[in-house]
Order: sequence, then C-alpha cells, then structure tokens
Amino acid sequence: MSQPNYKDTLNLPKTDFPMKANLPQREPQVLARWEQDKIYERILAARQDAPLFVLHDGPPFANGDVHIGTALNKILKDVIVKYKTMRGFRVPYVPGWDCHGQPIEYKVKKELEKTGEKLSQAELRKRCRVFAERYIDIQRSQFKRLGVFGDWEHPYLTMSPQYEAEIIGVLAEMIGKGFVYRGKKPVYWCASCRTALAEAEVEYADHTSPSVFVKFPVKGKPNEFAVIWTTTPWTLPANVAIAVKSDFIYVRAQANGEIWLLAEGLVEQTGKACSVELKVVEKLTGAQLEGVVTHHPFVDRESPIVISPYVTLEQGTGLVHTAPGHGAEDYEIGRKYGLPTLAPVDDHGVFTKDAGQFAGQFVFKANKPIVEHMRGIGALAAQADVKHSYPHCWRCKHPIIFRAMEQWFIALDHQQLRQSALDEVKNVRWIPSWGENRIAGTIAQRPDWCVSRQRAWGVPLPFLLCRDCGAPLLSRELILKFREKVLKEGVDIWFERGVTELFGDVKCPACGSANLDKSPDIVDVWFESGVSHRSVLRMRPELAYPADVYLEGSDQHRGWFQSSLLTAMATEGKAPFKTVVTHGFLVVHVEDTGKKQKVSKSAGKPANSEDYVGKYGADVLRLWITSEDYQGDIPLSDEIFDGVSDTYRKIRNTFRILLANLYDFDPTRHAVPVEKMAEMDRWLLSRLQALVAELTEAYERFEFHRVYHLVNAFCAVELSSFYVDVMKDLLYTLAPCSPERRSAQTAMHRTIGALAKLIAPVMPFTAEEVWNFLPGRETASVHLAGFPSADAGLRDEAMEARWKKLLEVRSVAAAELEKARQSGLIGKSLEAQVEIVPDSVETRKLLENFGWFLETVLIVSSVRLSEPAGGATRVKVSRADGQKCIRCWRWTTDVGADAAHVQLCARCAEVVKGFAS
RNA sequence: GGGCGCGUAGCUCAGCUGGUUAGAGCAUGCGCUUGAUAAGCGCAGGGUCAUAGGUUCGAAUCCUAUCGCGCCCA
Repeated sequence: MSQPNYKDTLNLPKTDFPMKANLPQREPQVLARWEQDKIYERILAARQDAPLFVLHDGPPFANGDVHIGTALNKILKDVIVKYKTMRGFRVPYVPGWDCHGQPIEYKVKKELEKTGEKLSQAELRKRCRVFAERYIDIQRSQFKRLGVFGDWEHPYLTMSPQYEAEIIGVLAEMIGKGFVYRGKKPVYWCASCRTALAEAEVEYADHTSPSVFVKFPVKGKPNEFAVIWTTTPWTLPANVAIAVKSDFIYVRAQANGEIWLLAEGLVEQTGKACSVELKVVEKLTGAQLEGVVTHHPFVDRESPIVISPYVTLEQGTGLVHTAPGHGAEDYEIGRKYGLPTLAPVDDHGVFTKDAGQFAGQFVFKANKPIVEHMRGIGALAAQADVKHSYPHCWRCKHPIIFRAMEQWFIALDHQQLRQSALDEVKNVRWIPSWGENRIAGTIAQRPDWCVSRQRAWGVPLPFLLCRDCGAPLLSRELILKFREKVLKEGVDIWFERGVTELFGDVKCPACGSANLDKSPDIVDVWFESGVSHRSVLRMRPELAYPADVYLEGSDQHRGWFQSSLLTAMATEGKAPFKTVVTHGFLVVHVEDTGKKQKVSKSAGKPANSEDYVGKYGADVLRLWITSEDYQGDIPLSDEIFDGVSDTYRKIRNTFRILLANLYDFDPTRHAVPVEKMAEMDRWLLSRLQALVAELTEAYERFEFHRVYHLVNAFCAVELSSFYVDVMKDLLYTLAPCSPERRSAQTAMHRTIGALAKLIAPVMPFTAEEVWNFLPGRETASVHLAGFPSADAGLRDEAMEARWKKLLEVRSVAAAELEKARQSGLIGKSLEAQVEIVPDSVETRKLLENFGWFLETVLIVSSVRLSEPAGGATRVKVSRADGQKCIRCWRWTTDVGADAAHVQLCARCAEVVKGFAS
C-alpha cells in the first residue's frame, strides 16, 4: 500500500498575487487601465452630488523634469485628494503650471546664445511658450506616473488666454481701488545691452575699481568729518545719507588737525590707508550718531547719518555711503528714512543733467573726474585701486550697474490691506501651527509690493505712458476693455499691435497729448500665480472659492500663500484658503560627516522623481514620502529608501498571505456572521476597528507618517507575527469548510478588504492590485470604494484587554521556548509542551477560559495550567509527549488512534476521512 | 547678520498638559523553520533624549545660551 500523500489534504495558501512587486514594470500597466477606464472621471461622476472639497494646486514651474521635491508636494496633495474622495467628498483636482517668468526666458535665451539668433520680443515670447508647453507635457506624464489623479487634460496654465485675462482683470480691479502707484526702485542694469537683468543673469567676476575714502563735513562742527569708503565713486552724486550700525562703537579721532568720525575697529586700517596718525579722543555708539547731519562733499545737499543693520566692519570705515538709487540695501534704508531715490543715469549708463558737472559722462569713465574733483576740493582722504568681485552681465560680460527705475507698486497700507490680511491670517488654519506666526511676520514687515519686471516673458502691465509729459494712463475701464480682447486672443496682442489698435483714440490725462506709449514692463509672476483664486477657483465651474486646502513648501509663506492672500484680500476681502498645509524641504545625509544638507547642494545624487520611480516604483516613492514627518526637514538617502522598500515588502507579503488563504473563500457563501466567529477572529476585527479609527484621525490631521507607522505595525505585529502565525495550523489542517477555518477566512477577508482601502491613498497601485485579487470586491476599483469607518459594534475593548494579557503570557513563553531552542531541547515550538505557572488565580482563570486554544496561540503541542506559585507568571518548557502527526506536525498522544491513518493524530484522521467520503 | 522652524537608538517615528528602570517598527547579531521560502517566527544587543547652564522634590518634556541643519530675508 502506497503512503497516502497527506499534503494534498492540506489547505495550503495559494495565490497568483506575486511576492515580488516589480513596481517599475507593473505600475504602468495599472496606469494604462486607469487611463482606459477614465478612472478620474468615473470617481467624480460617482460623487456628483457629494459635498465639495477643493484642494487648490499651487503651480510648479514648467522648466524641467519633475524634481523629487516637486513629486513630494504632488504626492502629499494626491494623498489628501484620494482620502477625501474615499470619505465621500467630490474632490476635483485641477493641476496647474506656472508658465511665465525669468527662468524660462533665461533658458530660452541661453539656447539662442548658442545659435546666435536675434529675436524680437514677440518672437522670443513664442519660443518661451513652446518651451513651457514642452515641459508641461513632460511633467504631466511624470506626475501621472506617480499615480496622481486629476484633470490632466484640462490643467490651468498661467499663459492661457483665460488665465491671462483674469490677471489683467484683477489688476484693473486693484487699480480701480487705488492700490497701484508708481515709484522708483533699483534694478540690475546692463548699460551695454541696455536691459534690466535678473539675479540669475548676473555673473560675478574680478574687476578693478577705484577705492576711495571720502570726508563728509559734519554740519555745525567745523573741522569734523564723517569718513566713508566706497569702490563706486560714480554713485556719490546720488548719495543722500551715511549709514552706521547702532550697536557698533564709533570714535572721534584726531587726524592731522582734523576730527574724523569712524568705527573703532577700523581705526588702524583706515589710518594706514589714508597715511595719517589717528588718535582716538572720544568713543560713542552708532545709535548716538543717528541724526548727525553731514554735508555732501561736492553737491549742495545734506547727508544725514542713519541707522542700518547692513553695516559691517569688514572693510571701509564703518560709515557707509548710502545711495538708495544705486543699491538694494541703500534703497531699503532710504525708504525707512523717507530719503529720495536718486539715479541720475540714463539707459546708456550716462549721467543725466541731474548729475550736474558730470552730466554726459559714462558712469565708469566718470569715476576718475569725480575722484579728481574731490581731491581738488580736499574731500578725498585716500585713493587706491582694488581688485574685487563685481557683477557682470551674463551676455556681454561687461560690468553692470545698479540703477533705480520707474516701477509699479501695490500699496500695502492702502485701504488697510496689510492689516486686513493680518486679521484674516487668524481665521485660517495653519498646519503646522507656527505657519501663522511666520506669514504674519512676513506680511507685517514686507515693503510695498513691486509688481513690475523689465522682462519679455510674461503678462504686460497694460498701462500707457505719455511720451510728452511722462504721465501714466491708469484706467480701470480701458484695462477691462483690453481684458476682453485678451480673453479672446491672448495677451500677445499687446506686443503685436499698436496703441490705437488696442485702445482706440486715447489721450494723456495730464497734457492731452495723443503720443502714448505702451509700458514696457511685465507683471511679477508672483502676482500671476497669486490670482489663481480668481482665474481658477472662481472661473472653473467645478471648483469654489475659497479652497479648503492649499499645500506647498514652507517657502511659500513668503511666496504664493502671501501673494494669494494679498490679492484676495484686495479683491474678495477674504482669504482664498481655509487651511494651509506646509511641508519642509528635502535634505540628504552626507556620509562622512553624518550631517544633513539640502538636496540641491548634493552633487551627484539623483534629484528627479523619475530616478526613483524607475528604481523603486511610485508606490515605494509614495510610501517613503508618507513615512516622513514632512513638517520639518525631510531626509533622503539610499539607506532610508532601502528601509522603506523593506517595509513595502513586509506589507505586501502580509497582504499576500491573507489573499493566499482566501483562494477558496466566497464571502457571499462562506462568510460567518460575527456572533458565530471564533474569539481570535473577533479580536482581529476589533483591532482592525481601532486601526481604522486611528488612521482616520491621522489622515484628517494630515499626519501621514502616522498612517505609515500604524499600517506597518499592524501588518508586522498584529497580523504577521501573531494572527497569521497562530492561525496557520487551523487554516491549513482543518477541513476546508470547517467553521473555524471559515470564521478565520471571514476575518481575514474583511481585514484585507479594509486594508486595501486604508492604504489606497498612499499606495494606489498596490491597493488596486490587492483589490483585483479580493474575492467579492464591491467596486471595480479600490479608488471607487468608500473609506472604511470604524464599526463600534466590532470593537470589544474588554476582550482586547484579555488578549493583551494573553499576549503577555505568550511573550514569556516565547522567551522560554527560545531558551529551550538554544539549548537544543527543541527546534520548532510544536516540539514543545508547556506548563504555565500563573501569577494569580485571576490570570489562571483568564487563561483557562481560552481552553484548547491556548496551545494554538502559543504554537506548542500542549499546555498545562498550574496553580499560582507566587511571583510573576512563569512558563516551563519540556519536550512534547506522544508522537508527531505527519500531517499537522503537532505532537499528540493520539497519533495512530485511527488504524486507517497510523501516522495521523485523531484530529487529522477525522479531517482526512472527510476528504475520502 | 535677522525672522521662523527642526535636532529622541544605525534608520523612520512614539513619548499628551514635567512624575516609576525612555518605547515601536525596521536594520544588526544569534538561532529556529522550510506547508508565506529571494518568505515566516523567536530572542538579544543598541540611546549621558544635540551641548551647557537654570527652574523644580523631580525634565527628553519648561526657561536661557551655544552648536548643527533647513526655509525666508539681508
């Protein structure tokens, strides 16, 4: 008689759900199906009458591949969108792109550099548009690859006519309300290219400049001089003040019969430079100098001493020549003290008539005559040449100048705009909470908003300027008329058509002249993206104002959050967002130092999302993002990614074993009602409810890293190492239809079904994959399903407490079994029998109630319960009695009781007989 | 330099309003298993809670300073 193959009578797990995820290959297939099924549209259609939840997308810049940091932002948004959707909201997600702006213009110009092409502004703009379009396509596919759901075919673009029209509309409204005014502010200017330069277009290189020490006579103190130092003598005609730092120590020093004013720490240096012996006669603080008035050495003008935080003691005299028309810091100080912003220099870098005797000279050439003039009148204390790092034009390589130009501003304190924004900040929910403090601080301190830029790629400020008298024509009505045209034809018409064509017959309101020019400036891109609440929230019928959530990096407290809030307060009188969530920035670990460094500084590290998607898959990338507390710095390293991959595998395998045990389970036919379920199965469902409740709270609070840890812990602890490990014996060896097995399957089925939904916002691909293997799934896609809600009826905390106690005993047993294993007494725990000496009669009673299940839970062959013997609960391990059943591997004394199956225990013999019949 | 944050085991995170020997998962080491097997299970080691002061009977938890890192501004 041949040996019966008892293994065939076991219900071993069976599934096609692969252990190896192979996400980089598998995910695109899932994606293709979503696309084919129009999953996003179906989700929204199913929620047609549901309450609306709006997460408004802050537009990334369309000028490169999707950076890992951009992916982080998009994924966090998508987690929220998916979660809220599953919670029953209608959550349209309209992605957007920032299309205008200097970085694109810069890259396009760089390309033109190579080909040597010369383009008109209109042609350049077309190139920029093509460039932006190209990257929108690239980024769109990269975002989709991350599993982000949204209306990808109808994104909002800041360069679309509809969007551009609203930029102009908001501008018109703000002009109508009197927020816009004209003023002067310095910009980088290349006199040879005759163009303003952006920060990125400035290159620093060595340059030789005259270094001069200049004496400013102190008013009312004959023979006393404030001594300043500068390397740009040509800016002296625009000098209006001398800056000191309030807490520095300054001195009055004897110098060849004169009294010089300078910083104590620079006395020696200055004395040497000017070849004079300086003898300190008095010390005083910078604060004490404030208000001292000097006289300009060669212009009939006063130059008061003012306080500036920007003064340093690195070079010079500690008294800083201040010309608000020729320096950013100087400008700030000038504003604070109400000083005039002078810049008597024209587009060619030539002094205008306002520069008096130096008019007509090119500024760099004028250095010499200015110095000589000062020497002649005795104002020069010293002169030398210095070689130093100086800004140059990126294109023509000539040294550039800083020059104040007419700019357009939004008045922050007009109609209490600043104050109303500050008040409104309090009505917004900031996550993390310190965001409120931060944005309030920046709003309170910021200067008026300069909204004009001297660039090509953007939306024009549709203002007209009188060629004859210089007056601006700022008309809300005219601009609104222009807006209508833009809506139909796009904003390029501004550059392609003449004034009359655009506005008809218009005249200068000041002098009546008909010679009007279009303003050459474009609007700040922050203004563009800042009005998305109008162009997108207000204009898109599927959205609403205000949005429920804005979510961006914490740098946007000064950027988009603020530009959005300010424009909204000016036009709507209400914040465009109810909640603002911010995340920190990526940092990488530097191996040798163990320190952290921002990603952009880490040469060589992959920084595009594609690099990670290709290597790990989108779900691992998403899981990684979820694992981090994004409120602070977000660390990134191979070690971290490998760790997250391990966690992913652990979770995936847990899902797999659950699915594998459901291969013969049909919930409609086999599900066991809760009241008939075994206690361990009810325990699992009870724990599951706790998990659901905790996860719901974590999602609601946007604390996704808790989701990660909770799910991970549930899979590793509750499921893998306890529930599944314990239940394997019953699942595999009992009859397929036994009530115990069906009960366990019911619990596992519910659990895996819930888990797929619970992790769907985080791991949309894997959740969908699991869903496809789930018997009796209620929807075609997991993303069409509802988020589980904790069922209080399934929660039994008293029972959980009993099981907690049991688990404590189990861990004592595990330690003892380990000792037995180490000593060679047993191998697997089924080779052991165990005696439990409880710590109390209560414990004994509690354990006793578990009955035969005790040995199953401990995964041993038998358990004997003794009476308490004092002290903590102890467990004694010995070799199991009886014989090993070759089918279930338990050691029992009834092996062979059934003559037909001499190698089986009684329980298995019974099961096997059932198969035969 | 200024404003706003962050700093707990190798890694990612818990640790509530200050109160017994600071926890979890992962990783590591040592075993077991071979009926989740490029899997699963057990046990063990590992932290002067960035540093230094202070408040308190008592501090990872409150205060101050310093250092390191990030964002914004300059």
